[in-house]
Amino acid sequence: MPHSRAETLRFKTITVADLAFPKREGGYTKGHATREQILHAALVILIKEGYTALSMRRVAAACDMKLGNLTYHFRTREDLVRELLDAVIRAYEIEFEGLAHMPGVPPEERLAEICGLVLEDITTQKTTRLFPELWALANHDEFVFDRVKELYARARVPLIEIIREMRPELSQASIEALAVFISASMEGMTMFAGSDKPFASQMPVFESIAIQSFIHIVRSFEPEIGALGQQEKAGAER
Amino acid sequence: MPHSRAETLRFKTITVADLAFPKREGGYTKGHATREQILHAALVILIKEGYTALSMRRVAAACDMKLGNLTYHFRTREDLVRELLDAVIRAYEIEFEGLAHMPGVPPEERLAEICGLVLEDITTQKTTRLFPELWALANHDEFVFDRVKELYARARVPLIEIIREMRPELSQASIEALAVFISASMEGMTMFAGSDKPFASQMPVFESIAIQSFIHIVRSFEPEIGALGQQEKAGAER
DNA sequence: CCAAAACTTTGTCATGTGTCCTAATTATGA
DNA sequence: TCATAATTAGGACACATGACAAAGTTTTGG
Repeated sequence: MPHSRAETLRFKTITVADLAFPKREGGYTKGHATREQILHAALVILIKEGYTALSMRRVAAACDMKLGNLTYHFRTREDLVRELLDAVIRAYEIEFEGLAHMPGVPPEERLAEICGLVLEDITTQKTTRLFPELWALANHDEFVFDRVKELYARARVPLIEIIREMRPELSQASIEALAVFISASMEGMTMFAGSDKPFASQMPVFESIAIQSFIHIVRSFEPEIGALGQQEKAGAER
Repeated sequence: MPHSRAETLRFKTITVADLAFPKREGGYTKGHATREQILHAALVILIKEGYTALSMRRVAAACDMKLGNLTYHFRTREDLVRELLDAVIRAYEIEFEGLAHMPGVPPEERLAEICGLVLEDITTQKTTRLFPELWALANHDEFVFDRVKELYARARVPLIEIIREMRPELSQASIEALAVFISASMEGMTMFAGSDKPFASQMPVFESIAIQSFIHIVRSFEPEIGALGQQEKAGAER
């Protein structure tokens, strides 16, 4: 019953901090405070009303602040958006950093634990609303594309460790492919079981399905010969 | 080897028509033609430059047309966007309509076939770019939310048929949950293996993983007692 | 305490946007 | 063919937006 055991393991409920601010050089403390206030207000607008509503004037108004002051802290709207997305993505990266370091716990349970945390996070309004915006922006903005790519690369690290522990004989390419598939499967739940989505109430069922499914595919996956990574058993070629 | 067999089965390559126009009443044929031209240009802008760039003037310019003419055919921008999204979603619905009617073919192979078609469609630029926009819009626009929900409901129909054939003893709730999970897993690949995405070249591997994984989870899934759908074996209660 | 630096306000500018209106032009059917 | 409806062009309006400049006000460190 790996699921119920995972339930007991979930000691640290993941609550991704809204924003992680990079350390800044000069300036008064008040300046730093207003910068954070601005970014927080911008995040709320992005989540509640969407990217289109994220205008300089709207952010300024949400901060009870004049437009000129906002442009003093963020010269252009692009600056604001970039720093906002960087800070919010950084917050997720930090959360996933010390995630799966659970020595002594069998890999299946660590995998179940990670899936539980990720899927629980997906049910939050912040994640449900923010990530589709990121995915859409990534299609037309190279900065967002790279930043999201980096985020998912970090999110795969614990998955890759677990998969390698379960299947040490697999090639790195196969392990990565499995990690990408697992990660993608969970991200896909956003549109179906995220906050206020049609199947939001059934996330526990999806979690159960996902964990059963992921554990089995990792245990049983056999790369097809000739399918991309033919260096599976050894590097006989070249 | 269900995969290679599925390859041979893939006789009809899915190429979702760009737009499916609802039948219109009066008007000259020229009017209909320009309406379609407008919607097609708007779709290209949405895909290539994103929702923000989808302005009335830009669409008019892309059609070599004056703004006044555009507003004659679509009085407001909201009208244009709604008809565009409706037409493009309708095109997907039509494509998935007569999809899995392959009598005599075992359900595993039909499932593999569907997964192959969906994942192949995800690799197209149109789908890769359009759907994240839809997901983002659905978070703030009830019309898009309902329309997308309807689309996915239709996309689940063939999956549900196949799953019920494989597991007739399962409750409708469990069958639906499995279908949602499978659908969500595939949609999630959009951000990772879609057009121009980091793992686009490895979609065949993901397809193999997905099919193996889905077939197994359908074959082996056992609902947890007390987990939402306790009417599994019969409706003893009430 | 008090200059200097940081912060905030106020006002302005050019541009892009959606919507509307009226006059030309074109296509259709009786 | 030709009057009528449908389509297109052209222009205008009010408004929102991002960016900027030049003053005030506040905070800080010496």
